[in-house]
Amino acid sequence: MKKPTIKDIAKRAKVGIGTVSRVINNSGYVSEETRKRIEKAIEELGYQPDPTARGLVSGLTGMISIVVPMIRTEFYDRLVETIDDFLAVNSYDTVIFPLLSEHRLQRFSSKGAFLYRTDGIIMASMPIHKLFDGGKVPTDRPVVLVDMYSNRYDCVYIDNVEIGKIAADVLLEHTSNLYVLTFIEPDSIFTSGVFKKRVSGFKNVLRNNGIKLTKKRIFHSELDLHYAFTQATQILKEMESFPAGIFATCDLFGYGVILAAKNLGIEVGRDLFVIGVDDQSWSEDIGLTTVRQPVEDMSTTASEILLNRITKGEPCKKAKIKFDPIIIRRLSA
Amino acid sequence: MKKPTIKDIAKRAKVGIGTVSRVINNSGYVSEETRKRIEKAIEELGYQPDPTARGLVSGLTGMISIVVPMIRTEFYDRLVETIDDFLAVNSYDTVIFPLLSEHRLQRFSSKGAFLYRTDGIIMASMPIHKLFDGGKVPTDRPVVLVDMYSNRYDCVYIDNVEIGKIAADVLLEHTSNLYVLTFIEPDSIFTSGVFKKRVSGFKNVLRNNGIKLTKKRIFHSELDLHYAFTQATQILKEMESFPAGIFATCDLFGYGVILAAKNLGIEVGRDLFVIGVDDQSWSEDIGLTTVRQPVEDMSTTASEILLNRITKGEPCKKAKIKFDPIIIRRLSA
DNA sequence: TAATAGTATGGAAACGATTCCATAGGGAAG
DNA sequence: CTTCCCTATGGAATCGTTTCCATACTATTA
Repeated sequence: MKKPTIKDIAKRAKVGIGTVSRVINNSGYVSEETRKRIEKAIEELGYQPDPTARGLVSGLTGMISIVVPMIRTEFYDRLVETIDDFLAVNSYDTVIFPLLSEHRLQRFSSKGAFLYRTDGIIMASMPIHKLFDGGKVPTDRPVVLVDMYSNRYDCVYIDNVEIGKIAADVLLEHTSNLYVLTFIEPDSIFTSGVFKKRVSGFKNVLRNNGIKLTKKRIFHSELDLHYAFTQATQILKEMESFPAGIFATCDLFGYGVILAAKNLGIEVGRDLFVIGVDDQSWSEDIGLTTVRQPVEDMSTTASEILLNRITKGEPCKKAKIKFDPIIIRRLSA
Repeated sequence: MKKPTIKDIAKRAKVGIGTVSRVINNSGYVSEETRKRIEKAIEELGYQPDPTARGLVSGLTGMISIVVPMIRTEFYDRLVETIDDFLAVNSYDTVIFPLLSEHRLQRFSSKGAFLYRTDGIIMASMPIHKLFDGGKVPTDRPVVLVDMYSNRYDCVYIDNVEIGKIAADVLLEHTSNLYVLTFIEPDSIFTSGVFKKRVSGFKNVLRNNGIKLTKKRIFHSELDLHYAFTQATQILKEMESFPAGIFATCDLFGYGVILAAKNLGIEVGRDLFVIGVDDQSWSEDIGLTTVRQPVEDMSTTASEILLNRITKGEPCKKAKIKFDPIIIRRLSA
């Protein structure tokens, strides 16, 4: 038995298809009596309008794409979940496109790509000027950027330089004997430069305070707790004096530092001050002071902007919304 | 200027729409000359067939859903990437549905849910008998299960009891002084029971060897390196004698054990033997012996089965394909 | 009473493809 | 020369909706 169509409903309720459509979409005039009869028929046959047919008429799909560089970090997990929840409330379905690896990029470069079949696109952390010809996403649909600045598109972002500045301010309250543990992003088209920016903001503040951060005080790690732990141990062993402070450019590194300190019997919060970035779910447990990015707020705002673009068209100029990072003070600094 | 349709192409190439359709789909008879003219028109107008309209006629979408409980673990990352790549080769687009949290489940329970709009569904690690009324996924589309057994659906799985057995066999080569570090899954509808099964397989082998694993030798941790490290330290401190072996029911816990051992100056591979489960990307670096699940093979097989169902209909009986876990020997055991 | 406005309904047209049937020319076979 | 098959093409019908126009009834107003 095939799925019932609007005609089946019309026949069963002894009305025209127009009337049924009016009931389904709650538009136009329908008498109470007729509405009841139609609703009953819909119920009985278990009718559900075919979204494909709807899409053909309206040109809309009721779907929105989220493009993220990867899916296995907490940052993107929170981002996706927030957007998904927000859009679900507005009866949109969310489709996630993780880039994952570079070879997948080609699928995003054609105008016909599946990604662009949706009513709108949210792109997170994507350096679009590097990824697309002429810095233009190949679609006419509205595009909103999260965690990335652009003067061409609506965007919602935070300034990573600012994050470094805040970290420096906090650590300077304790000591001017400072170190950095950061990550060197491999130079690919995905490179967003966030780590560099965080460090540069940090350096700026130090310079303004007459402190020079020598290269010897900047350490590097891979994005892996094991490496971070090893590198942190290295830093701690080379330290000339205490108290000291370490700016870990992400919480994972901060975790590594704390583990290494514990391992060497150095007391965090007295001899050693550490500050991370991100505020991961476990950061509180380990007492890590951190600079938090308001992911949820950014995500919600981006979703709102996108919905406006979709429903209201393109009247006003592109939004550029900057969010401020928030310092979360805990034991470590 | 609006998107060109098949009629625009027909007009420009001075042919009928039927001929254009034949060229696009490479079906039926078209003279070489006409084909060239049509292809030129398509090129010039940048025409691309509207998938919505196609879908209306064919009833197909060219999309396949993957449902995963979460997206931030390496296991699901690998699973999704493998399936996505495989299906892309077969010109299907993949749509990812992360369940993420329980409140989202309701979106999966209605037959009209977006998830079921696709040509087929792959569900990973979902205990469908608990999640859906009558243990039936509310759709008529083909469904294939990965990492979960079911007698109702095609499924591709591994036996987690087997994993525990293998771990026991390997550790027993070194010592019969054994411990377990595992996770207690919170009792929700998502509970898959994999950890329990792994431990039970482990216990079975010990019992057959006349060894009783007392409750005192089973430790629990949260799915977090920090907890694992703490718990592992606890185990190591309580140990009565060496050498000893620890079955960590996931690599993360194995990592915690190795870190704790290093921290206490216990030599892994001589005084302490550790075996994990999963073979994460970093497991090799830390020298962790582990039981690997053939995620990539399972994913590919599941995709193949699904494509067969979609194209060939439902003639044969449901596939039940069991994969074997593989022991990866490294330094730690 | 006639004109007007509001309410209620039916169904053709449109959306953009695929599929199928009708038609026609050309060459081979009888 | 006729018949038949193969190649080639055009376009109506179809998929399941929404939208819009035509129509009709009822109640209100002039």
